[in-house]
Amino acid sequence: MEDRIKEIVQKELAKLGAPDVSFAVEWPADLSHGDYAVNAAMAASKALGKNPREIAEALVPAIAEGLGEDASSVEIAGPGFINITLSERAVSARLNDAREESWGRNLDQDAKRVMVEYTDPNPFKEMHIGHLMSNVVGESVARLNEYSGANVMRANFQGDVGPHVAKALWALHEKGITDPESAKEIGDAYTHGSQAYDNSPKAKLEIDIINTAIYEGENAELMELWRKGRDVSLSAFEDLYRILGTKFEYYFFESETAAEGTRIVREHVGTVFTESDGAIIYEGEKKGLHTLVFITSRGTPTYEAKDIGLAFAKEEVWPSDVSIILTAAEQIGHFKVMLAALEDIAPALAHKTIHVPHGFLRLTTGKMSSREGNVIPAATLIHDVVVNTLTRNEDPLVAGQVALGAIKYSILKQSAGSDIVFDFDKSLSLEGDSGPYLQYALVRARSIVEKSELAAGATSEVPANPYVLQRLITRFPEVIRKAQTLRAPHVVAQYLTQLAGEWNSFYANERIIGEPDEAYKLGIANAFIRTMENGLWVLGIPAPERM
RNA sequence: GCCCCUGUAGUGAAAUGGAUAUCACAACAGUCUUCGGAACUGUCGUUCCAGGUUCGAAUCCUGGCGGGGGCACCA
Repeated sequence: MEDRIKEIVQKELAKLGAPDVSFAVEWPADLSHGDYAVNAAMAASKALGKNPREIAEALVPAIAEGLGEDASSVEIAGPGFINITLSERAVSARLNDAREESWGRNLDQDAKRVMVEYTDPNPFKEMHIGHLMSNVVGESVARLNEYSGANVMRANFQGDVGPHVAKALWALHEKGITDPESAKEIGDAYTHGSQAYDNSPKAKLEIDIINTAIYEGENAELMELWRKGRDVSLSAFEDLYRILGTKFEYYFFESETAAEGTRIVREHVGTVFTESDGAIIYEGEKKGLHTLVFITSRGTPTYEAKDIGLAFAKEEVWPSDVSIILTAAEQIGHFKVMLAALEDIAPALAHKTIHVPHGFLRLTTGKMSSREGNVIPAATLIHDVVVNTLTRNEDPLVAGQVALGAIKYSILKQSAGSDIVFDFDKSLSLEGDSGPYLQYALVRARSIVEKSELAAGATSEVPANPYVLQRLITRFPEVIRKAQTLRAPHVVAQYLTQLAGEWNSFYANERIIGEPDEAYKLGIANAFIRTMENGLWVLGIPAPERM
């Protein structure tokens, strides 16, 4: 439809003597302005030396004629917009597609191989709500890619070696714990070790030694504790992934990429990297960036070297066309330098890697830091919200779905780049602009459809003009496309909220069952259900049967 | 000091350079002979400051003020 309008206007502008003017066919924010708006008259005003409304008047008849019965009105508005409203016939025709399960999907990235890395929690620390943010955004970005036909693999990169591990192990050893039992016990040990590292020179020395020893892996007793602690952490993570609805195909560990990363970096000393004070560094200044250490003077690889190793490891297990990495925005600088270095080593690898930063969840009480021990563990948050939703749902399964919907929506409703200030009491509303609002609208619509006793294939009265709800539903495929290209799940979340609101109004104002137009309205309800189901799937929000 | 991000009703957010800047929460006032009230309808209230570009600026440019992040051996 957009292309059709564009073609007609283009042709008409050429006749008027302005063939090169670029203009847009856009959606008016307000549906009362119509389904499409064309700004060609304003855009051509200068070239033609006429005022916009005059040009618009010349364009309107051609558009009206070209669209024929598909348009119910073509009008000039405001400074010179041409507003086009579709007819019932055109809207219903487009809504037919919503009967298909594939409604909203496209093939923009057909068969492309896309690896998405996200969540990235670190064993020996508890998974906190920051990782939750990465997981929720990452899962949705993965699904958006799947919705455009891509072949998607989910990857998770976890830091099972490094100073944080040494700190945790040091503290466990200090407390005489040889068989850690829970992720919390280990997380607490990390916090304790971390504080000791900052406050006690003796502890610092011991932890540094442990850190190096872990990389070497020759101290049997130490490695035994390392293995046990790692297993406990990882299995706690798996419990959370199950709850969150994420399934990773590939797990990468720093203990695996460290050696390869170190080897690659050392191989390129003198060409890409340089030595300085015993450390191996990349001088980012040559590309307008800053210098970072890749291998420390003690010989241990930093995060940057491990990430170089990771890029190669990914390529080895599953060569991709695009490699997306989601992390908190604070890592933007590190990725720039790491990718600059990688570009010097393996340009193709660097060029297909896209770093997608997301903001972090901040507490009203200040920045969260597991070093300080003032974090909210992901498990605690989920638990607390479930307790809250249980007051309204007897069925624990439903309570879980609603709780997850509330949490995920609160993260996905805003653009992923900026921080979310997390107020424990306010952020997880179950009403209004919230996950449960979407779920509830869906549940009610399903309930109506179930209740209807109309025979399949029944027909009924057709209104002269389509409902706003129908017109909104037809936008779904374009909304998905926009979200895909921007890698922005919030576009979908915002749309679904508008859609649910429109459904709720429809539901409140229009009786459905037993009316002469029952079949027609049930068609709308079904289109709404399909759209909401598919939209929620893209967000990774569960769709309860009842609530 | 240098680099990056950011500033929108009381609060949290949205807005490919477009129309009267949306949405939710809060506050206030309403709706029900309920196809499920986690709902619906209405009222109130917003673009940090100063210039500039443009037919048109929350959006782009310059300067200022405020907030956040990063800047060699953490991840």
